[in-house]
Amino acid sequence: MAKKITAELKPIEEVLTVWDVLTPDERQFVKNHYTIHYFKKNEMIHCEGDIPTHMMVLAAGKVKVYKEGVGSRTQIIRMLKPGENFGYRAIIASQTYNTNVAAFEASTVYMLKADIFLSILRNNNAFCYRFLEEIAADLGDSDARTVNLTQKHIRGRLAEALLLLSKNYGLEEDGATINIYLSREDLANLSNMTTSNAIRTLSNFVNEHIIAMDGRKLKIIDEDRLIKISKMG
Amino acid sequence: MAKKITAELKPIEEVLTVWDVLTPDERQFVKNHYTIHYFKKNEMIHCEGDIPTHMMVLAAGKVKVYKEGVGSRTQIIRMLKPGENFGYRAIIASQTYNTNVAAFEASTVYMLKADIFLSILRNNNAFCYRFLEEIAADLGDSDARTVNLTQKHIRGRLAEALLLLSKNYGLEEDGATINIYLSREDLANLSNMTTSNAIRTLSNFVNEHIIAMDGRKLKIIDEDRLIKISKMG
DNA sequence: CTAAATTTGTGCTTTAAAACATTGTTATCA
DNA sequence: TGATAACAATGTTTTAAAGCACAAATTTAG
Repeated sequence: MAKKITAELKPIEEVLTVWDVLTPDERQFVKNHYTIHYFKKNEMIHCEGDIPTHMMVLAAGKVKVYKEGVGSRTQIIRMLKPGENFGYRAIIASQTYNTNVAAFEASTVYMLKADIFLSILRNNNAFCYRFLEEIAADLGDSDARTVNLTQKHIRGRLAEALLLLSKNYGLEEDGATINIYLSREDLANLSNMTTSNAIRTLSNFVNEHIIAMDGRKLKIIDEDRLIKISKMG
Repeated sequence: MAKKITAELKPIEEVLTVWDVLTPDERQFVKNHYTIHYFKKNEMIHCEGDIPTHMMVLAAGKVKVYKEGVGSRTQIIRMLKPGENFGYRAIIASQTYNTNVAAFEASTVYMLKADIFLSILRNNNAFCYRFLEEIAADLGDSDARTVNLTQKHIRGRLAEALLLLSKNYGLEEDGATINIYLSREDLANLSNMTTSNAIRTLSNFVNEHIIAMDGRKLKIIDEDRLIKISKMG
C-alpha cells in the first residue's frame, strides 16, 4: 500500500483545536513560531523526567503516553490521535514530564515553545479556559481508569481496552475492525496484564465469538457482550 | 479534650488559596455569595452522578474523595485538608460528579455557586490559570497513583499510603504519629486491598519495627524502611 | 534468501491476594 | 447495665493472575 504523502498533512489551523479562540495577532505569532517534527515508528517523543520544552499537538499518526513502573513494567496511560494536545501538563504544573511518549506509527508533531505557549495562556482567557476544560476531562478519565485497572478482572480490563481503542480510533470500512494495530504487548500494557494473559484472553474471546483476530487485526463481533464483560469483569 | 470552637474557623480570604488573584470587586462578589456548610463525621458532601452545583473549599476538617467500583468496592482517590478546593472539576468538564466526597471528621465547607465560579473563571485569567495549575498537578498525581496501585505489591501499596498520609496531614507533636486516624477499612480502600490484608500487613510492619500502632494511632518508626518498601514493593 | 530475532501461542507451576470463617475487642445505646 | 453492633485480628482455603518454559510463526536484517 502507498505511504501517505506529506501533502496530506493538515495545517496547524486545522489541527490545533483551540485555534478558534486565538486573536489574529496570536495566530500569526503561533504560525511564526511553531515547528514540525517527524517521528518514526517506535521513536520516543519525550521521556519521563525530562524538562518540558514544548507544548505539542499530534498532527498525524498515533502515539502512546505511558509510564514505566516497578521492574520497568509499562503502563499505557493514554493513546492519542491527530488533533490531541500533549506535553503541556508538565509545563503548567512546573514539573518534569511524568510520562514517556512514543510513536506507535510514523507520526507528525507540531511543537510550540513553552514560553510562547505560556504567554498565550496568561493573556488569552478563552485559550486558558479551553485547556482547563481539556485537562478537567482528562482527570476524570484518569480517575475512572485507576478504578477500572485495579478492580476489574482480566477479561473486564481487556474488554474495556478493546472498547476504548475502537472508541478512540474508530473502525475501518468494514464497520468492525479496530482502526489501530497493536502488538499483544502494547495491548497488555494498556490493560494492566502480562503479554501471555493478553494473548490467552484474546483467544478466549475469539472462542466465545466476541471478537475475531487476524494477526494484529482485531474485529469486534459482539460489542454488547464486550460491554457487559467490561462492566462486571 | 475540648472541641474546636467556631471562632477558630478561618475566614474565606484566608482559606481560599486563590484569593490573592481576585480583584476587589470579585472579592466582594465572592463574600456576598459564598455559603457555609457543616458536615458531620461520615456525612456525604456529594455523590457520584450528581449534577455539580458548587465549587467548594474545605475550610476545616478532613474529607475523602472516592469512587465506588466493581461490587461496590471503594477506592479512595484523594484526601483533602483545609484550604483544598474540590467539586469544581465536574463543573469545568460539564459532567456530573465522578466521585463521592464524604467527611472523615466533622468538617466545614465554603461553597460558591457554579455560575458565579464560572463567571470569575471566564473573566479573570490569573484565577483561571491557578485552577489550571492545580488540576495539572492533580492529573500528574492521578497517573502516578494508577501505576502505584496496579503494579506494587501489598506491602508497597500500604507503605506508600502511610507515607502519603504523613505527608498530607503531617505528624503530631511527637514527630512520629500520623495526624489522621483512619479505620482499617479506609486504609485498605486507600491502598487498594481488602481490610484483612491491611490489618495483616500493618501487623507485619509492627513486628518489623517499621511502625507502631495504638488503635488507630499510627506511628512511623523507620521512615527510610517505609520509603524503601514503597519504592520496590 | 536464509539466519537471527522478535512476536505469538500454549501448557504447566507457583504465588500473591482475595474470600471466608472465627474470635476477640471496643464503642453505642436503649 | 447488658445487649448489639461495629471494628480489629488471625488462621485457613481458594483462586486469579503472574511466572516460566518452550514451540510455532512471523519480521527483520545481513
